[in-house]
Amino acid sequence: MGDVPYEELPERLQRMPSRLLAQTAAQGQRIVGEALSAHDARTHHYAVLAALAEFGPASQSAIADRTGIYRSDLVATLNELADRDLTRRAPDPDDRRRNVITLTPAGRRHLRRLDTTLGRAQDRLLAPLDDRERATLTALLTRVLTHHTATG
Amino acid sequence: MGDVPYEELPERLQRMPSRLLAQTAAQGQRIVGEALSAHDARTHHYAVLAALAEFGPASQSAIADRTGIYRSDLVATLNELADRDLTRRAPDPDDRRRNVITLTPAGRRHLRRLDTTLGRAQDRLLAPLDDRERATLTALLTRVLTHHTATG
DNA sequence: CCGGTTTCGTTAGTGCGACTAACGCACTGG
DNA sequence: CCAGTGCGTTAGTCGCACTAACGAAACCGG
Repeated sequence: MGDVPYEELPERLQRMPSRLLAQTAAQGQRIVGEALSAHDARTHHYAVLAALAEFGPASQSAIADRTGIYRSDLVATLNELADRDLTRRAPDPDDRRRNVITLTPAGRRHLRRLDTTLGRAQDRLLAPLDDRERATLTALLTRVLTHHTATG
Repeated sequence: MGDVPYEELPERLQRMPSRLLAQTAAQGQRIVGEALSAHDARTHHYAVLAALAEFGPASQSAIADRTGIYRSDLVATLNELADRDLTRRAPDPDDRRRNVITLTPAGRRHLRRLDTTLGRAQDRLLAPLDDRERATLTALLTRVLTHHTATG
């Protein structure tokens, strides 16, 4: 990423919200990516584990809906998680089209580890903001996001 | 992207700032990308044109610094712009390692067109926020970003 | 109960932006 | 004059978002 004093950036680029978002998100992705790579994990892994922990065993399409991960991308993610015994994939007896994905104990432990490293990563990302500012930032982002995901 | 009511997303994912940023940025990228594609342009094209308009002719590495685009990616972008006569690339007589990139009149016109469509795109992206909220959002993002680009 | 439609998991492939490695050429400073 | 550094370029990786198409299973209406 550019490593030049930010003040030198052109005005209109500097102001443009989509660009601001993209670059800030990139920083976040970088910081989070580095944190997760220490555990050989990626954001999709965390998202799936978190969804399973919160909602219990689920089909792949349910996980896709809950995480925003595409069904097609989920296949590989689930393969990787299953290879490491963090989740298990079993056919659903009630609907043989479905797989039931469950979190293993190891998966639950892994999730806890990721939770703490991710917490620290968020902290590094938002370092310059105090708690109130962080709250308003997430609130504003949430509003923008819900607007676009609800009224697609 | 997920098209399920956002309320169903797991708590920790829903709150996580890096994720919020990533998803909101993705929405922005989608909206902006669609707007730009009407002009066969991408964000890099706009960034380069805007930087040239604001700072005047510059070397590729100067443009890279000012836009945050990697030197390596800039090559292709500049090829595409030059193919369409929006910019011109000439060797710098003072330093034969350098190219001097200049904006053509057509490039300037193109930039104006992109400016207006991008303005509209930003508006769609931030639709749910009023002017004050938009200002605080960009201010917060800018602070986070400067923090990470200054103290790389 | 049969036929059409929908759902589910899967494969394959695209697009885009961020980022690295390596190289050759040109400039700069000791 | 040689070492190191800066510049543009090529090539390639990685991660995420997203589309298309398909077989198998389930569901539904006539």
